[in-house]
Amino acid sequence: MSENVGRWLRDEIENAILSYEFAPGERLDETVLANRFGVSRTPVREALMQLDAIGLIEIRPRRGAIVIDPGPHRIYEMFEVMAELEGLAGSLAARRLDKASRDAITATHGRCEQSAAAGDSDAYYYDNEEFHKAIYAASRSDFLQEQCVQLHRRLRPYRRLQLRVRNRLSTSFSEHCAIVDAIFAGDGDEARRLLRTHVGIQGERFSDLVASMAAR
Amino acid sequence: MSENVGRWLRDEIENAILSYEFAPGERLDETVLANRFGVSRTPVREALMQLDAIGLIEIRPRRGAIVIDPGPHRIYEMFEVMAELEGLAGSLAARRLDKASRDAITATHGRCEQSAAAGDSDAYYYDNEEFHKAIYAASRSDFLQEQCVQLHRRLRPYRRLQLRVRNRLSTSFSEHCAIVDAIFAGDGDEARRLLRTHVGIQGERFSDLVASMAAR
DNA sequence: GTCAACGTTTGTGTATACAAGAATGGCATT
DNA sequence: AATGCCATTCTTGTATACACAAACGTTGAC
Repeated sequence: MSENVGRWLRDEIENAILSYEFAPGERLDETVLANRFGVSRTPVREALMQLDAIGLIEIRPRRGAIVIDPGPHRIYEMFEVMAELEGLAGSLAARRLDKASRDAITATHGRCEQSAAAGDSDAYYYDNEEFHKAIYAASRSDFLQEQCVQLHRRLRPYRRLQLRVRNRLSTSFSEHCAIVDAIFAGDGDEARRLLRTHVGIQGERFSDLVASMAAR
Repeated sequence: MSENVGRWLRDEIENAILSYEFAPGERLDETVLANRFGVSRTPVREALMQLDAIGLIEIRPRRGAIVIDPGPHRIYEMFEVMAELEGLAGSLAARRLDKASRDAITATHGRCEQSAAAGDSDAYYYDNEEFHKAIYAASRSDFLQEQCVQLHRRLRPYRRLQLRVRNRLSTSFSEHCAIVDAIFAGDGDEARRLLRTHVGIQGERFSDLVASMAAR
């Protein structure tokens, strides 16, 4: 319970939303949440305010908070921006690579290889996230890194669905290999291009994604 | 006073921070703010929470809120990301341009021309912002547009300083012309490249910017 | 004289109470 | 029977009060 109740609640509710425990469109009642978590309404409101600022929920004056339903089109737009930011991170990483970052990328890349070989989709999902985060960090741009992590977090549930698609695991890993090669070779433009398409594939295969979502 | 006091306060304090009324590093006392705006502490706290989520201030548990000092390096990083996002917006605008967006770009571009010709730096500053926003809107990506507007807002004070630099006005406008040409020609790659450098110039001329900031 | 410890003060964190607005349901009227 | 208006109730928005933690100052001891 991270220091103060408000932030803890924010994370708690955020996770609940991202894991669809609170469905899009659902109304979040402050009193109900307060009872559920055993706190008063004040920290609940603070948490909701922050989630509103992040864009996960919408607070309509005097009418309560509802979980935002991004909708397929908006999700596509978010992937589009994510691809661009990751591309930038890759290009910077290639130019600025130092030993620590290189080691971090190698390590996470290795873990991805193992998960992919084992066909363990859940493990790969986690390792993949670490791999991408290693690239963000390697960009040596704190601000870019923060933006990437935040957007990555919001897109997390959709990425997860995406990985369930057949053959995506091995395809994803081979794309990782090419990305690592480009970054280690110091080829910023190539790293940018590869990462953009790697992330963008989520968009190209968008019909699969929509189908997976509808299936739930 | 937009509907509820919390949001009004958020905007109010945000403006105060962006206009340096509250200096970076300054501690924001909840009680003082509450008295100043004639409200209780509760909405003040809500406003501070939101500003923390946006990244303008930092709330350290039990130690209050301080205005974040981005520092030259971080500002540079923000311009770097801004350049990337604007580039994407330009490239999408070129591909997806419709009549309404085209008209909006033409209109704002025209106003920039007048301000630049008149040498009116303050007017150009405003018209320039509208011009860029017209491009964001033309991208037809709501999410990208929101991200751009938000980041633009945070960089606003630095852009303003930038425009004071000699000759920047006419240089900026001629770059605008090339950008408009590329977008209207449907050349997404060229629009992206031009916008990236247009915004990035703020970074290249970074020493000027730092000097201007130090001068305050 | 200096350092440490304890107490006071100031300010954040949480809870609760109160007020105002919106939604819903019932009753009356057409 | 249907529609419109009014009242009640529920929920949000704001204020205030209380509790706890941290920082600073003062005092005492070494």
